[in-house]
Amino acid sequence: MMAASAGLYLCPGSPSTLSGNHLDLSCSVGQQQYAHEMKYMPPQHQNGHGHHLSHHNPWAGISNTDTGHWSNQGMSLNLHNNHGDLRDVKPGLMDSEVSHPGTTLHHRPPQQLHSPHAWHSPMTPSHLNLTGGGQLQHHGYGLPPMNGMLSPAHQIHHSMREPEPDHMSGEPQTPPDDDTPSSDDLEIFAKQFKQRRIKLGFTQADVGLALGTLYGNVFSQTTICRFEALQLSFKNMCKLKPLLQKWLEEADSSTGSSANIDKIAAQGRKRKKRTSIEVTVKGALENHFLKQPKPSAPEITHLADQLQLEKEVVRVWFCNRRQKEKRMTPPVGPMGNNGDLMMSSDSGNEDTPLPHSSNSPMQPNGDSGDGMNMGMPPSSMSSHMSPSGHIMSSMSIPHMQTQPSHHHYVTPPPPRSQAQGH
DNA sequence: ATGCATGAGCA
DNA sequence: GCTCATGCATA
Repeated sequence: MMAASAGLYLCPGSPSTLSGNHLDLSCSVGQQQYAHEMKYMPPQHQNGHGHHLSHHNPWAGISNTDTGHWSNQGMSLNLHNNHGDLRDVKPGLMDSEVSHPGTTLHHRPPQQLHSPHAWHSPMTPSHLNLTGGGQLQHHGYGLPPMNGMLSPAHQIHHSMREPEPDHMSGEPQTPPDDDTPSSDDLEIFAKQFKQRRIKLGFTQADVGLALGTLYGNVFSQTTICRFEALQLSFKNMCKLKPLLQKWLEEADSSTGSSANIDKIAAQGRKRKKRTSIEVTVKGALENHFLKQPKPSAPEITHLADQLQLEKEVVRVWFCNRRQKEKRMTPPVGPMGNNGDLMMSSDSGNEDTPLPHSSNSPMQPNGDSGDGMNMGMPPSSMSSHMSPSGHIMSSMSIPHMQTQPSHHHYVTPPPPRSQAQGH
Protein backbone atom coordinates (compact mmCIF):
# COMPACT_ATOMS: atom_id res chain seq x y z
CA MET A 1 0.00 0.00 0.00
CA MET A 2 2.40 2.49 0.21
CA ALA A 3 3.16 1.50 -3.01
CA ALA A 4 2.56 4.44 -4.86
CA SER A 5 2.73 6.78 -2.18
CA ALA A 6 0.14 8.16 -4.09
CA GLY A 7 -1.68 10.30 -2.01
CA LEU A 8 0.94 12.35 -0.66
CA TYR A 9 2.14 15.37 -2.04
CA LEU A 10 4.57 17.42 -0.52
CA CYS A 11 4.05 20.90 -0.91
CA PRO A 12 6.77 22.17 -2.94
CA GLY A 13 8.29 23.73 -0.11
CA SER A 14 8.25 20.94 2.25
CA PRO A 15 10.50 18.27 1.29
CA SER A 16 9.88 15.97 3.99
CA THR A 17 10.42 12.46 3.44
CA LEU A 18 7.45 11.04 2.21
CA SER A 19 8.26 7.69 1.69
CA GLY A 20 6.24 6.14 4.19
CA ASN A 21 3.27 7.81 5.39
CA HIS A 22 0.89 9.43 3.33
CA LEU A 23 -1.95 11.02 4.61
CA ASP A 24 -4.05 13.09 2.67
CA LEU A 25 -2.69 16.25 3.13
CA SER A 26 -3.66 19.07 1.23
CA CYS A 27 -1.56 21.86 0.50
CA SER A 28 -2.21 24.61 -1.73
CA VAL A 29 0.18 24.86 -4.38
CA GLY A 30 0.08 28.10 -5.93
CA GLN A 31 -3.35 28.46 -7.11
CA GLN A 32 -4.40 25.07 -6.65
CA GLN A 33 -5.54 23.26 -3.78
CA TYR A 34 -4.43 19.92 -3.37
CA ALA A 35 -6.73 17.99 -1.43
CA HIS A 36 -6.11 14.56 -2.16
CA GLU A 37 -8.68 12.36 -1.09
CA MET A 38 -8.42 9.81 -3.50
CA LYS A 39 -9.85 7.05 -1.98
CA TYR A 40 -11.26 5.25 -4.75
CA MET A 41 -14.76 4.58 -5.36
CA PRO A 42 -16.63 1.70 -4.25
CA PRO A 43 -15.20 -1.33 -5.60
CA GLN A 44 -18.18 -2.33 -7.30
CA HIS A 45 -16.97 -4.39 -9.98
CA GLN A 46 -13.66 -4.95 -8.84
CA ASN A 47 -13.00 -8.21 -10.20
CA GLY A 48 -9.48 -8.76 -9.80
CA HIS A 49 -8.74 -10.69 -12.76
CA GLY A 50 -11.97 -11.32 -14.09
CA HIS A 51 -11.24 -9.52 -17.13
CA HIS A 52 -10.67 -11.47 -20.01
CA LEU A 53 -9.83 -9.84 -23.08
CA SER A 54 -8.38 -12.73 -24.30
CA HIS A 55 -8.27 -11.43 -27.68
CA HIS A 56 -5.79 -12.97 -29.68
CA ASN A 57 -2.78 -11.03 -29.57
CA PRO A 58 -1.63 -10.10 -32.86
CA TRP A 59 1.42 -8.68 -31.78
CA ALA A 60 2.54 -11.80 -30.80
CA GLY A 61 0.61 -13.11 -33.34
CA ILE A 62 2.88 -15.67 -33.12
CA SER A 63 2.23 -16.87 -29.90
CA ASN A 64 -1.12 -15.97 -30.13
CA THR A 65 -2.90 -18.61 -28.57
CA ASP A 66 -2.59 -17.87 -25.13
CA THR A 67 -1.99 -14.42 -24.90
CA GLY A 68 -3.42 -12.77 -22.21
CA HIS A 69 -0.60 -11.06 -21.32
CA TRP A 70 -1.18 -7.70 -22.30
CA SER A 71 -4.15 -7.91 -20.50
CA ASN A 72 -3.88 -8.61 -17.11
CA GLN A 73 -4.80 -5.59 -15.60
CA GLY A 74 -5.16 -3.34 -18.20
CA MET A 75 -8.25 -4.27 -19.60
CA SER A 76 -9.88 -4.04 -16.49
CA LEU A 77 -12.30 -1.66 -17.38
CA ASN A 78 -12.42 0.19 -14.40
CA LEU A 79 -11.44 3.44 -15.28
CA HIS A 80 -10.36 4.43 -12.13
CA ASN A 81 -11.24 7.84 -11.57
CA ASN A 82 -7.92 9.08 -11.65
CA HIS A 83 -6.50 11.16 -9.16
CA GLY A 84 -9.46 11.06 -7.17
CA ASP A 85 -10.62 14.29 -7.98
CA LEU A 86 -14.07 14.00 -8.51
CA ARG A 87 -15.29 15.99 -5.92
CA ASP A 88 -14.98 19.29 -6.97
CA VAL A 89 -16.97 18.80 -9.84
CA LYS A 90 -20.36 19.91 -9.82
CA PRO A 91 -22.35 17.36 -8.18
CA GLY A 92 -25.11 15.88 -9.83
CA LEU A 93 -24.44 16.24 -13.30
CA MET A 94 -22.36 13.90 -14.86
CA ASP A 95 -22.27 10.83 -13.14
CA SER A 96 -25.57 9.91 -13.92
CA GLU A 97 -25.24 9.83 -17.46
CA VAL A 98 -21.87 9.53 -18.35
CA SER A 99 -21.39 6.53 -16.57
CA HIS A 100 -23.99 4.54 -18.06
CA PRO A 101 -23.53 4.05 -21.56
CA GLY A 102 -26.07 1.57 -21.52
CA THR A 103 -28.75 3.53 -20.22
CA THR A 104 -27.47 6.31 -21.69
CA LEU A 105 -28.20 7.11 -24.41
CA HIS A 106 -26.39 9.63 -25.35
CA HIS A 107 -26.89 8.29 -28.43
CA ARG A 108 -28.68 10.39 -30.61
CA PRO A 109 -30.20 9.29 -33.69
CA PRO A 110 -28.21 9.95 -36.63
CA GLN A 111 -30.02 12.94 -37.63
CA GLN A 112 -29.27 14.70 -34.57
CA LEU A 113 -25.81 13.83 -34.71
CA HIS A 114 -25.49 16.03 -37.40
CA SER A 115 -23.75 18.58 -35.58
CA PRO A 116 -20.68 18.33 -33.77
CA HIS A 117 -22.58 19.75 -31.09
CA ALA A 118 -24.09 16.59 -30.68
CA TRP A 119 -21.50 15.63 -28.37
CA HIS A 120 -22.76 18.02 -25.98
CA SER A 121 -26.31 17.59 -26.21
CA PRO A 122 -28.54 18.79 -23.57
CA MET A 123 -27.85 16.22 -21.21
CA THR A 124 -24.33 15.94 -21.85
CA PRO A 125 -22.19 17.51 -19.40
CA SER A 126 -20.19 19.61 -21.49
CA HIS A 127 -18.48 20.94 -18.63
CA LEU A 128 -17.47 17.73 -17.53
CA ASN A 129 -14.43 17.95 -15.78
CA LEU A 130 -11.88 16.12 -17.55
CA THR A 131 -10.16 14.96 -14.65
CA GLY A 132 -12.64 13.37 -12.61
CA GLY A 133 -15.06 13.50 -15.07
CA GLY A 134 -17.80 11.74 -13.88
CA GLN A 135 -17.10 8.63 -15.26
CA LEU A 136 -15.84 6.82 -12.59
CA GLN A 137 -15.65 3.72 -14.22
CA HIS A 138 -15.30 2.34 -17.50
CA HIS A 139 -17.39 -0.47 -18.08
CA GLY A 140 -17.46 -2.47 -21.01
CA TYR A 141 -15.87 -0.38 -23.42
CA GLY A 142 -17.48 0.18 -26.52
CA LEU A 143 -18.38 -3.12 -27.17
CA PRO A 144 -21.27 -3.25 -29.31
CA PRO A 145 -23.94 -4.40 -27.14
CA MET A 146 -25.70 -1.38 -26.37
CA ASN A 147 -24.39 1.34 -28.28
CA GLY A 148 -24.20 -0.85 -31.10
CA MET A 149 -27.05 0.92 -32.37
CA LEU A 150 -25.30 3.82 -33.42
CA SER A 151 -26.49 4.62 -36.70
CA PRO A 152 -26.10 1.40 -38.31
CA ALA A 153 -26.89 3.12 -41.37
CA HIS A 154 -23.79 4.97 -41.44
CA GLN A 155 -21.73 2.45 -40.00
CA ILE A 156 -18.81 2.50 -41.91
CA HIS A 157 -19.39 3.89 -45.10
CA HIS A 158 -17.08 6.21 -46.62
CA SER A 159 -13.51 6.30 -46.30
CA MET A 160 -13.45 5.02 -42.98
CA ARG A 161 -13.33 1.45 -43.51
CA GLU A 162 -10.25 -0.27 -42.83
CA PRO A 163 -8.04 -0.58 -45.69
CA GLU A 164 -7.32 -4.11 -45.08
CA PRO A 165 -3.84 -4.27 -46.12
CA ASP A 166 -3.47 -7.85 -46.25
CA HIS A 167 -0.03 -7.97 -47.39
CA MET A 168 1.92 -10.94 -47.13
CA SER A 169 0.23 -12.93 -44.66
CA GLY A 170 -2.71 -14.55 -46.03
CA GLU A 171 -4.69 -14.33 -42.97
CA PRO A 172 -7.84 -12.52 -43.11
CA GLN A 173 -6.99 -9.31 -41.68
CA THR A 174 -9.24 -8.08 -39.12
CA PRO A 175 -12.65 -6.94 -39.60
CA PRO A 176 -13.18 -3.39 -38.88
CA ASP A 177 -15.06 -3.51 -35.73
CA ASP A 178 -14.91 -6.60 -33.86
CA ASP A 179 -11.98 -8.68 -33.52
CA THR A 180 -8.59 -7.79 -32.68
CA PRO A 181 -6.93 -5.72 -35.24
CA SER A 182 -3.50 -6.40 -36.41
CA SER A 183 -0.79 -3.96 -35.85
CA ASP A 184 -1.05 -2.93 -39.42
CA ASP A 185 -4.65 -2.23 -38.98
CA LEU A 186 -3.93 -0.12 -36.04
CA GLU A 187 -1.26 1.75 -37.77
CA ILE A 188 -3.42 2.48 -40.68
CA PHE A 189 -6.39 3.27 -38.65
CA ALA A 190 -4.46 5.67 -36.50
CA LYS A 191 -3.30 7.55 -39.51
CA GLN A 192 -6.61 7.74 -41.08
CA PHE A 193 -8.14 8.68 -37.86
CA LYS A 194 -5.85 11.57 -37.49
CA GLN A 195 -6.41 12.77 -40.96
CA ARG A 196 -10.13 12.60 -40.70
CA ARG A 197 -10.13 14.18 -37.35
CA ILE A 198 -8.18 17.08 -38.59
CA LYS A 199 -10.29 17.44 -41.62
CA LEU A 200 -13.35 17.47 -39.58
CA GLY A 201 -11.87 20.13 -37.48
CA PHE A 202 -11.66 18.38 -34.22
CA THR A 203 -8.84 18.53 -31.84
CA GLN A 204 -7.56 15.59 -29.94
CA ALA A 205 -9.14 16.98 -26.85
CA ASP A 206 -12.49 17.25 -28.55
CA VAL A 207 -12.38 13.66 -29.44
CA GLY A 208 -11.49 12.66 -25.98
CA LEU A 209 -14.44 14.48 -24.59
CA ALA A 210 -16.74 13.23 -27.22
CA LEU A 211 -15.88 9.72 -26.32
CA GLY A 212 -16.90 10.54 -22.85
CA THR A 213 -20.26 11.82 -23.79
CA LEU A 214 -20.81 9.11 -26.24
CA TYR A 215 -19.63 6.18 -24.34
CA GLY A 216 -18.99 7.32 -20.91
CA ASN A 217 -15.30 7.08 -21.18
CA VAL A 218 -13.58 10.35 -21.26
CA PHE A 219 -10.09 10.44 -22.52
CA SER A 220 -7.64 13.20 -22.49
CA GLN A 221 -5.88 14.84 -25.32
CA THR A 222 -2.86 12.95 -24.27
CA THR A 223 -4.40 9.63 -24.84
CA ILE A 224 -5.80 10.54 -28.20
CA CYS A 225 -2.48 11.92 -29.16
CA ARG A 226 -0.74 8.78 -28.14
CA PHE A 227 -3.20 6.71 -29.96
CA GLU A 228 -2.54 8.57 -33.14
CA ALA A 229 1.12 8.25 -32.64
CA LEU A 230 0.80 4.62 -31.80
CA GLN A 231 2.40 5.17 -28.54
CA LEU A 232 0.16 3.01 -26.53
CA SER A 233 0.48 -0.61 -25.86
CA PHE A 234 -1.01 -2.89 -28.36
CA LYS A 235 -3.70 -3.90 -26.03
CA ASN A 236 -4.54 -0.37 -25.24
CA MET A 237 -4.68 0.49 -28.89
CA CYS A 238 -7.10 -2.30 -29.45
CA LYS A 239 -9.24 -1.12 -26.68
CA LEU A 240 -9.46 2.39 -27.96
CA LYS A 241 -9.80 1.69 -31.57
CA PRO A 242 -13.43 0.70 -31.58
CA LEU A 243 -14.36 3.78 -29.67
CA LEU A 244 -12.48 6.06 -31.92
CA GLN A 245 -13.78 4.32 -34.89
CA LYS A 246 -17.27 4.86 -33.81
CA TRP A 247 -16.69 8.42 -33.07
CA LEU A 248 -15.18 8.85 -36.42
CA GLU A 249 -18.08 7.30 -38.11
CA GLU A 250 -20.43 9.58 -36.42
CA ALA A 251 -18.37 12.62 -36.90
CA ASP A 252 -17.94 11.73 -40.46
CA SER A 253 -21.53 11.37 -41.08
CA SER A 254 -22.28 14.63 -39.56
CA THR A 255 -19.72 16.57 -41.21
CA GLY A 256 -20.42 18.86 -43.88
CA SER A 257 -22.64 20.65 -41.55
CA SER A 258 -20.40 22.55 -39.46
CA ALA A 259 -17.11 22.16 -38.09
CA ASN A 260 -17.87 23.83 -35.02
CA ILE A 261 -16.40 22.34 -32.18
CA ASP A 262 -16.93 23.56 -28.94
CA LYS A 263 -14.26 23.11 -26.71
CA ILE A 264 -14.68 22.71 -23.30
CA ALA A 265 -12.17 24.16 -21.26
CA ALA A 266 -12.75 22.10 -18.40
CA GLN A 267 -9.83 21.29 -16.52
CA GLY A 268 -9.95 21.02 -12.94
CA ARG A 269 -6.61 21.29 -11.58
CA LYS A 270 -5.41 19.69 -8.56
CA ARG A 271 -2.26 17.91 -8.86
CA LYS A 272 1.14 18.15 -7.60
CA LYS A 273 3.28 20.43 -9.52
CA ARG A 274 5.30 18.62 -11.97
CA THR A 275 8.81 18.20 -10.83
CA SER A 276 11.19 19.47 -13.30
CA ILE A 277 14.32 17.48 -13.33
CA GLU A 278 17.33 19.28 -14.46
CA VAL A 279 19.13 18.10 -17.45
CA THR A 280 22.20 17.23 -15.62
CA VAL A 281 20.26 15.24 -13.16
CA LYS A 282 18.37 13.69 -15.92
CA GLY A 283 21.55 12.70 -17.51
CA ALA A 284 22.62 11.01 -14.38
CA LEU A 285 19.38 9.15 -14.18
CA GLU A 286 19.73 8.07 -17.74
CA ASN A 287 23.10 6.79 -16.98
CA HIS A 288 21.89 4.73 -14.19
CA PHE A 289 19.09 3.53 -16.25
CA LEU A 290 21.43 2.18 -18.79
CA LYS A 291 23.20 0.22 -16.22
CA GLN A 292 20.32 -0.71 -14.14
CA PRO A 293 16.86 -0.12 -15.44
CA LYS A 294 15.35 -1.50 -12.36
CA PRO A 295 17.15 -0.24 -9.37
CA SER A 296 16.26 -1.62 -6.03
CA ALA A 297 14.79 0.44 -3.32
CA PRO A 298 18.05 1.12 -1.67
CA GLU A 299 19.58 2.03 -4.92
CA ILE A 300 16.82 4.41 -5.57
CA THR A 301 17.22 5.90 -2.21
CA HIS A 302 20.83 6.34 -2.72
CA LEU A 303 20.41 7.82 -6.09
CA ALA A 304 17.79 10.13 -4.82
CA ASP A 305 20.03 11.19 -2.14
CA GLN A 306 22.82 11.79 -4.49
CA LEU A 307 20.82 13.73 -6.90
CA GLN A 308 18.88 15.41 -4.26
CA LEU A 309 15.58 14.35 -5.44
CA GLU A 310 12.81 12.80 -3.54
CA LYS A 311 12.97 9.12 -3.58
CA GLU A 312 9.52 8.92 -4.97
CA VAL A 313 10.48 11.15 -7.80
CA VAL A 314 13.33 8.91 -8.67
CA ARG A 315 11.22 5.83 -8.40
CA VAL A 316 8.60 7.28 -10.62
CA TRP A 317 11.19 8.42 -13.03
CA PHE A 318 12.40 4.91 -13.45
CA CYS A 319 8.94 3.58 -13.80
CA ASN A 320 8.19 6.07 -16.47
CA ARG A 321 11.45 5.51 -18.13
CA ARG A 322 10.78 1.85 -18.35
CA GLN A 323 7.37 2.43 -19.64
CA LYS A 324 8.72 4.75 -22.19
CA GLU A 325 11.25 2.29 -23.21
CA LYS A 326 8.58 -0.09 -23.91
CA ARG A 327 6.65 1.97 -26.22
CA MET A 328 9.13 4.37 -27.42
CA THR A 329 9.71 4.44 -30.99
CA PRO A 330 12.41 6.14 -32.73
CA PRO A 331 11.83 9.71 -32.86
CA VAL A 332 13.78 9.50 -35.86
CA GLY A 333 12.86 11.67 -38.53
CA PRO A 334 10.73 10.69 -41.32
CA MET A 335 12.59 7.63 -41.69
CA GLY A 336 15.41 9.34 -43.18
CA ASN A 337 17.68 7.74 -40.81
CA ASN A 338 18.38 4.29 -40.98
CA GLY A 339 15.09 3.05 -40.19
CA ASP A 340 16.37 1.64 -37.11
CA LEU A 341 14.67 1.85 -33.98
CA MET A 342 16.64 3.44 -31.53
CA MET A 343 15.80 2.43 -28.28
CA SER A 344 18.36 1.35 -26.03
CA SER A 345 17.46 -2.05 -25.63
CA ASP A 346 18.34 -2.77 -22.26
CA SER A 347 15.10 -3.55 -21.11
CA GLY A 348 15.19 -6.73 -19.74
CA ASN A 349 18.72 -7.38 -19.64
CA GLU A 350 20.36 -6.35 -16.75
CA ASP A 351 22.90 -8.61 -17.90
CA THR A 352 23.30 -7.15 -21.16
CA PRO A 353 24.47 -3.82 -20.50
CA LEU A 354 24.95 -2.50 -23.80
CA PRO A 355 24.59 1.04 -23.27
CA HIS A 356 22.90 2.04 -26.24
CA SER A 357 23.26 -0.15 -28.90
CA SER A 358 21.17 1.08 -31.41
CA ASN A 359 18.18 -0.54 -30.99
CA SER A 360 15.54 -2.97 -31.36
CA PRO A 361 12.80 -1.95 -29.27
CA MET A 362 12.50 -4.77 -27.18
CA GLN A 363 14.64 -7.43 -26.36
CA PRO A 364 13.93 -10.80 -27.36
CA ASN A 365 12.87 -12.42 -24.38
CA GLY A 366 15.12 -11.12 -22.10
CA ASP A 367 13.03 -10.91 -19.28
CA SER A 368 15.60 -10.60 -16.95
CA GLY A 369 15.07 -10.71 -13.42
CA ASP A 370 11.64 -9.94 -12.83
CA GLY A 371 10.91 -10.62 -16.21
CA MET A 372 8.13 -8.59 -16.95
CA ASN A 373 7.42 -7.61 -20.19
CA MET A 374 7.98 -8.76 -23.38
CA GLY A 375 9.73 -11.58 -24.43
CA MET A 376 8.98 -11.31 -27.85
CA PRO A 377 9.86 -13.93 -30.10
CA PRO A 378 12.93 -13.20 -31.87
CA SER A 379 11.15 -13.07 -35.00
CA SER A 380 9.20 -10.11 -34.17
CA MET A 381 11.91 -8.19 -32.82
CA SER A 382 14.09 -8.15 -35.67
CA SER A 383 13.30 -5.00 -37.20
CA HIS A 384 9.99 -3.69 -37.39
CA MET A 385 7.99 -6.63 -37.66
CA SER A 386 4.63 -6.66 -36.36
CA PRO A 387 3.71 -9.60 -34.44
CA SER A 388 1.88 -10.90 -37.20
CA GLY A 389 4.93 -10.81 -39.13
CA HIS A 390 4.27 -7.78 -41.11
CA ILE A 391 6.75 -5.23 -41.37
CA MET A 392 5.37 -2.20 -40.06
CA SER A 393 6.32 1.20 -40.09
CA SER A 394 8.42 2.05 -42.84
CA MET A 395 6.07 1.62 -45.48
CA SER A 396 2.57 2.16 -45.23
CA ILE A 397 1.61 5.63 -45.76
CA PRO A 398 4.58 7.66 -45.55
CA HIS A 399 2.80 10.87 -45.75
CA MET A 400 2.35 13.09 -42.93
CA GLN A 401 5.49 14.68 -42.47
CA THR A 402 4.59 15.89 -39.16
CA GLN A 403 4.78 12.58 -37.71
CA PRO A 404 7.52 10.44 -38.39
CA SER A 405 5.72 7.37 -38.10
CA HIS A 406 7.36 6.09 -35.22
CA HIS A 407 5.53 3.39 -33.73
CA HIS A 408 5.82 -0.02 -32.80
CA TYR A 409 4.77 -0.35 -29.48
CA VAL A 410 6.75 -2.60 -27.91
CA THR A 411 6.69 -6.04 -28.01
CA PRO A 412 4.05 -8.05 -26.77
CA PRO A 413 4.31 -9.94 -23.78
CA PRO A 414 5.92 -13.11 -23.72
CA PRO A 415 3.69 -15.74 -24.64
CA ARG A 416 4.92 -17.58 -21.89
CA SER A 417 3.04 -17.98 -18.91
CA GLN A 418 4.75 -15.57 -16.99
CA ALA A 419 4.15 -14.87 -13.61
CA GLN A 420 4.68 -11.52 -12.53
CA GLY A 421 4.78 -9.93 -15.70
CA HIS A 422 1.20 -9.61 -15.70
C1' DA B 1 3.93 16.27 -28.05
C1' DT B 2 5.74 14.65 -23.86
C1' DG B 3 7.46 14.71 -18.90
C1' DC B 4 6.20 13.66 -14.46
C1' DA B 5 2.30 11.72 -11.81
C1' DT B 6 -1.66 8.87 -10.04
C1' DG B 7 -3.83 4.71 -8.89
C1' DA B 8 -5.71 -0.06 -9.67
C1' DG B 9 -4.36 -4.53 -9.72
C1' DC B 10 -1.09 -7.98 -8.97
C1' DA B 11 2.73 -10.41 -7.00
C1' DG C 1 6.75 -1.97 -5.38
C1' DC C 2 6.09 -3.04 -10.19
C1' DT C 3 3.37 -2.68 -14.49
C1' DC C 4 0.05 -0.48 -17.03
C1' DA C 5 -3.43 2.82 -18.42
C1' DT C 6 -4.14 7.31 -18.25
C1' DG C 7 -3.77 12.36 -17.62
C1' DC C 8 -2.41 17.12 -15.87
C1' DA C 9 0.86 20.34 -16.79
C1' DT C 10 4.23 21.99 -19.54
C1' DA C 11 7.66 22.76 -23.26
